[in-house]
Amino acid sequence: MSNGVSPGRPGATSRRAVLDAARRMVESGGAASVSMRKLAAELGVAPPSIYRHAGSREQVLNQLVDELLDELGEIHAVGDAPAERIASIARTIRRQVRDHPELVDLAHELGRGPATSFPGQVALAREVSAAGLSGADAAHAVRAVLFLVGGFILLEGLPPPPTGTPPTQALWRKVKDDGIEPGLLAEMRKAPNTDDLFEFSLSNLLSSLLT
Amino acid sequence: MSNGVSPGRPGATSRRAVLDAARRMVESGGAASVSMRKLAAELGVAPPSIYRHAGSREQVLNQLVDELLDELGEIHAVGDAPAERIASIARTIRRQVRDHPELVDLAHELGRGPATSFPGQVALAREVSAAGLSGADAAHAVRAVLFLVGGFILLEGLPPPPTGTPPTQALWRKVKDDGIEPGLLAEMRKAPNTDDLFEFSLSNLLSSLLT
DNA sequence: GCCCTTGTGTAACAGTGTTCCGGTAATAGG
DNA sequence: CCTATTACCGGAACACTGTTACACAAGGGC
Repeated sequence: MSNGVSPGRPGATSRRAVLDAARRMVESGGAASVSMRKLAAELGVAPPSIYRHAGSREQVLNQLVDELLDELGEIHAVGDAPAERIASIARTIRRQVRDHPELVDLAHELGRGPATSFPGQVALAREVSAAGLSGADAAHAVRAVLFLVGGFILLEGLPPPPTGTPPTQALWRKVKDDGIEPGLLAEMRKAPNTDDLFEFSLSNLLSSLLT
Repeated sequence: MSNGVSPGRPGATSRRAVLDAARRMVESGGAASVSMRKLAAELGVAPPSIYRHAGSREQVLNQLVDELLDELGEIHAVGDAPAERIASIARTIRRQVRDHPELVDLAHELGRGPATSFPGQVALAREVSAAGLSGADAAHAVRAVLFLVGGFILLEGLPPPPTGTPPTQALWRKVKDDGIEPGLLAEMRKAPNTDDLFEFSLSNLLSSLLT
């Protein structure tokens, strides 16, 4: 052929249709529920067609991650004080991935968890610079916040323990108050309010980082 | 039978042999590399025998986790000042799971990541009590430290990104210094020293928590 | 000696990701 | 208008996975 346009049949399947179907499956049943055969069945197509249009399973999921990351939106710091502006970015990162639980599933299965938060890293670096920090200290501050946020994301997003293994709070019920303050013990036996805990941890870390 | 001892053949397989073989496989190739057929082949036995002696794959791995947790050893705080004692526990938790990378693999695949750190939680609660904190504030402090340590463990233990996707530092190379301090930018382009970063994050968090 | 519990292996079922290969249909060139 | 190229598609197969039903062999208790 002279030009590069398609000579053959237009094609019933397309990369878009594959990604849309994969997205629906991920949103409903998690990343593990996406199988090539089920994906093909959803499209009314035989499995090999997917490979022609969107590549292997790993490639399909990676393209889906890229798409979801594009849709995540930009991160803008709000507030006046440096600490508040940094905290607002940390909250936005946490909220963004919290609103898209399928993303953390996907990113984890594909082994590209850290890179997911890259736009947040840049925004964080900007605000840390504006706060007056510089050099290695500033980098440590950026990463300390990132690791804290990452810990919350990964530990919060963890699926609940399978039926049979008790949750952590149940284990605390058997602990004797052997040097542990009773009020603390009572508190550890309840499920934590992760929103409050996040704000608490973040403000404590930041207040020390910025002095 | 009158007593509970085995009436049948002594049996070439045993629960111990299964767990030992599973342990070797996990240590060499990770949790995902443990398949019932390979496990059976390693023991010179047919797959169904494993089910009789050690149960399903999930049960085998859970028993292995229990065994590894028992061997982890107790956690003792060292140091004089409260902050130093708390920090020593955080370091011990991180070091323990760092010395056993197979454990984080296993615990994650089995969905019982948080419960893994339970002995550390208790030790942490004791030292936070000794530091004078009590009630909800103390619980927040314990959990803030736990989430930070958990973030380091999970983010550090993550397998390197698959060939093809660049690491996070490479992404920083394309960032313009748009409001980011040059020294910070240069630092973000290098791989972080996670040991230093852990100490930095921990001491900052603790100094604020204990005032 | 018989029975019965226990251990074992073979085969199978229902899945998974992936690839090979033959057939089909539509378009480009003559 | 006819042919050849070319992309597309689907059935079947390969090599795996966890799990289970079933038949067979071997030892201890009576």
